[in-house]
Parts: sequence; C-alpha cells; structure tokens
Amino acid sequence: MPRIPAAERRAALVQAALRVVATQGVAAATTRAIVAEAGMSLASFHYAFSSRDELMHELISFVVAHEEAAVLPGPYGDASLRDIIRAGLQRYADLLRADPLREQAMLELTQQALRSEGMEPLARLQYDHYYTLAAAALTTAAEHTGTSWILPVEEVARLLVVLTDGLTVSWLVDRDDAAAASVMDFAADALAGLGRQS
Amino acid sequence: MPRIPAAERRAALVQAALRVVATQGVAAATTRAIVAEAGMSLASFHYAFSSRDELMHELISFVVAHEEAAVLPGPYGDASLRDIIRAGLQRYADLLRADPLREQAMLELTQQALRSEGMEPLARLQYDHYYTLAAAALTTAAEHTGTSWILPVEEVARLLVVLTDGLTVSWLVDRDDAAAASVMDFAADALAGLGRQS
DNA sequence: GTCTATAAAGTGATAGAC
DNA sequence: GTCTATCACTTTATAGAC
Repeated sequence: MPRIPAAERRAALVQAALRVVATQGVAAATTRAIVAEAGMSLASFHYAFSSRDELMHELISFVVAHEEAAVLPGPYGDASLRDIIRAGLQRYADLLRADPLREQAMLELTQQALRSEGMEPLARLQYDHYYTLAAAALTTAAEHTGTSWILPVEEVARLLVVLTDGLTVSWLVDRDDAAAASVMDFAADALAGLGRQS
Repeated sequence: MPRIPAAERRAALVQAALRVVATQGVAAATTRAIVAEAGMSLASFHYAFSSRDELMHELISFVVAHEEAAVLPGPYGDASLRDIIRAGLQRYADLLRADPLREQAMLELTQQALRSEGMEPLARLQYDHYYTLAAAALTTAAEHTGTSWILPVEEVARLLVVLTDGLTVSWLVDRDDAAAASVMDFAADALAGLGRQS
C-alpha cells in the first residue's frame, strides 16, 4: 500500500465501516471486517484511529453530517400542500426501497450511540439534524402554497420525523408497500391539516 | 445449585437474558453475562440451550408473546374517541418513561431479528402481534363511542403502531416530554379524525 | 508508514470429574 | 445434573522488522 495521508485513510475507513454496517449490521463491523472492506492491513487501522470506539464515533458524526433532506424537496409546480408532502414522503419511501439496509444501518447506529457511554449526545445531534432538515423543507412547502403552520414549524417537523421513523421501522419489518402507502396518505392528510391559508 | 427441571432453567435464563439486554443492550448479552445474572454456571446454560442463538430465538418469542396491550385499555366513561386515544397514548408514554430501557430493548431485539439469518419471521410476528393488539383496542374504543372507522381497522392499527414507534424512538433520543405530548395530541386528533359517528 | 506476528482478553461451546 | 477447567476461536490492540 502506498503512503496515504492519515486524514484520507481515516475517511476511507469510515466509508468502509459504513458499507460493512449497512450490509452486515453494527455487530459485524469488527476492525478486521472494516479493514478488509477498505483493502488495508489491520495495523493501518490503528495507525489512523487509536481505537474502534473512535472510529464508531467518527462514523456516526459522518452520517449525521451527510444525511440529506431527501423527504420534501422536489418540483412543486402548483401542487397543494398535501400533495407536496405526499410526494416528499413517496420520495423517501422510494429511497428506502432502493436501499433498505442503509436506513436500517441508521437506526442501528442511533441505538448504538444511545447505548455507548458518552455517545448519547451524537444521537441527539443526529435527530436535531433531522428536525432541522424537516423544518426547512416544511417551511419551503408552506411558502410555495401560501399557507402557514398553525403550530410552530419545529413541532410539525418533529411529527414528520416521527412518522417517517415509524414508517421506516414497520416497512423494514414486513416490506408491505401497500400498507406504507396507506400510512403516507394518512400522514400527508394529517400534516397538511396543520396548515392554514394565510 | 439444586436440580432444576430444564424447562424452569430455560425460563430463568430467558428472564435473565431480558434483564441483561434491557440494562446493557443486546451486544452485552453474552452467555457469561446471562448466566451471571441468572446465578448459574456457564455449563448450565448449554445444558438448557444448545446454543446462544437458540436462547435469543426463545427470548424474542417470549417478549412477543408477553407484550401487553398497554396503549388503549382504560376506564372509558363517556370520553370522546379522541380523548380515549389520547389517554391510551399517555398510558404508553408513562410506561416508556417508567422503563425506557425495556422499550429500547424491544427495538434492539427487533433489529437483531432482522439481521439474523432465519429470525426475520420473528420480527414480523412481533409486529403482527402489535397490530392485532392495537386493532382490538381501537375496535373497543370505537364501540364505546358509537363510532366506526372510515378505514379498515387494521390500517388504523398500523397507524397507531407507526406513531407509537416513532414517538418511542424520538423520546428515547432526547427525552423531551413536552415534544412527546405534542406528538400525542396530534396523533389523537388525527386518528380520531378517522372515526365517524354511526 | 506499512507490514507481519503476536499479545491479552473475551467469546461460545465441551469434556470429564463428581 | 451440575460443576470446574479448558478448548478453539475471535476480538482489539501493539511490538518490532523493514
């Protein structure tokens, strides 16, 4: 292996760890599995990171920072608030169907953080990030439809995250697309009901 | 240790495993940790179970079978459908606050099942059980208020489970009681909106 | 900087005395 | 049936050659 700056090596290991966690779960993300995925030797791992915990910490920070707002953005046209929300949820569902293991990995990493001494703040950061992304998307959607939220947008954002979280878990368990569609219909109706023409 | 029938020993080990999973997480539920919790020797474990996998299998079956319908039942009086649902959600939230690690353990066990070869059906069984419990409670609540659901009750049940699941995850992350109350208000309003006087 | 080799500790599972 | 002792293996982490 050529000499690679430590920073690059760290990044490569984080990427490899994410792939291992997604395909095989957190429990299978041993240092050996990670370096194998990255095509490195075991010693290189500890040259870049002082411990496996340090990598997991950085991995969670990484996924938190790079989680995109995949839910609401999209071409709005002259769609209603309800339809914008429904379409956004559909985009998320499509993403989930396309890469279920990735979303499963996100859930596992959250729980891993909640169980690891000193990493709970990372889980909180992860969800704060979700709420922020959701609030931004909901604000844009409201603006495009000339509506305003009858609750603080932060509360609506939390509802959206709660609904997508629950949707994710239930779909991962039984992969029932029809049931998921029913949930999304309900969610779009209910959330749009929190908007008023202004 | 006195001679204990294998069935009792298995039950005791399952109980011990559940305590370990709840307090320290699935990853920490090693055979040694479990027998220590149960006050047995390591060899006793393999006398009762042929493998750790067999125990985990039985543990998940056990929690699935014993999960109670804690959500909706309660004194109804002449409360509205909305208030019955809201009160049921509150009872669940109180349960969650009283024993957060237990609910966290349930989520972890679900994900463990989804990741383990051949155990996915158990996760599906777990959620089928949730849906059944929720549907029964919703049916009773509708009967007591002379309403009927405008959707199949199975779909409403799934919505209730999705909402409580999402509520659970978000509360476990930030322990924000006020936000949880806001989510429950929304959920009760939205679900009650699916009932019509009949 | 990168490797091989190995240490030190933990894992599930078993053998064999009693 | 129940125990102690131990096997075979995997884990994280490090030492030391190059």
